[in-house]
Amino acid sequence: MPELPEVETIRRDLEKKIAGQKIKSAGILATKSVHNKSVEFLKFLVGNNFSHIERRGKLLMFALKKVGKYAFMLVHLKMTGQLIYRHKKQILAGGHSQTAMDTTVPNKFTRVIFTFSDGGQLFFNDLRRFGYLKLVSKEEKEKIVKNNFGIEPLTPDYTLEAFEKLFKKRQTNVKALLLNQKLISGIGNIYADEACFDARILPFRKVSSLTKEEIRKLFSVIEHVLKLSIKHRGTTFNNYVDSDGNTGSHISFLNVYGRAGEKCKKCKSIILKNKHAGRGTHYCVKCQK
DNA sequence: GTGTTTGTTATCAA
DNA sequence: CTTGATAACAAACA
Repeated sequence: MPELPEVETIRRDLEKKIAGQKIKSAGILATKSVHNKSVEFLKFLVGNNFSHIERRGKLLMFALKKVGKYAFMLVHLKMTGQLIYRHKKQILAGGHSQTAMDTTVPNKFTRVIFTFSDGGQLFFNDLRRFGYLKLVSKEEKEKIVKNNFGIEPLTPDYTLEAFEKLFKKRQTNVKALLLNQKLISGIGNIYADEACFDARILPFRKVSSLTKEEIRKLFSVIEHVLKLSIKHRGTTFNNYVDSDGNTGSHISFLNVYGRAGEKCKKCKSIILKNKHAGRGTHYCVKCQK
């Protein structure tokens, strides 16, 4: 479940490793994972290189050095996608890994492989095959960004004024608002629940019931929890690993997510879990109002 | 065999 | 057109 902090961790690390490296060869092991025709995808990328990597919400956008029909390779990890990089000497005889957390690559969940001129390799693994790689033109990329993403946290876009606007004339609940990428991007189930706990707000409250002060608090804790998680290199709950195949350590800082039935770290009440906005939702009924 | 896990989209309704 | 709620998707695990 890579969300903003996990995807940003991958972006930062991977950019250092592959920027400017010539793509010597590439292979598609699962055509479903590539949203272009295989031959065209491979033809356009081999001999090209990634100049830098951008991110919007949970979407990675690899900028291509040689621009033609296409200018970017979009990568969405969805629930179980991984991008693992290995230097030449790290590459072992793989292919026998039977679990998604065994980061020997390639393994049975490897869907796409890039090999660079220096011998390094990038592996796109995806157990559930929800994720994808897609070549798009500059215009398509801009259209996708414009149409699908709301306020981006950790950028100058993220202002209290813009955030407050989201709460005006809306009938939905707080959890659904936070998960809606078209309103605010990058937050998934883990950080939605954590942000609500940190702001002491029950996630199923109608957004219209929040006071100005509660909105302000939510605004500030979102920024805080995302930054803190990036510092911890993300949350590994199930499947997430960074581009070295290592887990993130933020899980031990989670207050509610994944802690149903356990004691609240603040007040010792039992953390509850119910379904809201179609997702498992964790909260402390004593700390959150 | 059943229920659960989630990011996103499709679909339907108001 | 906008908003919102829900199902669907995939695959593994308890």
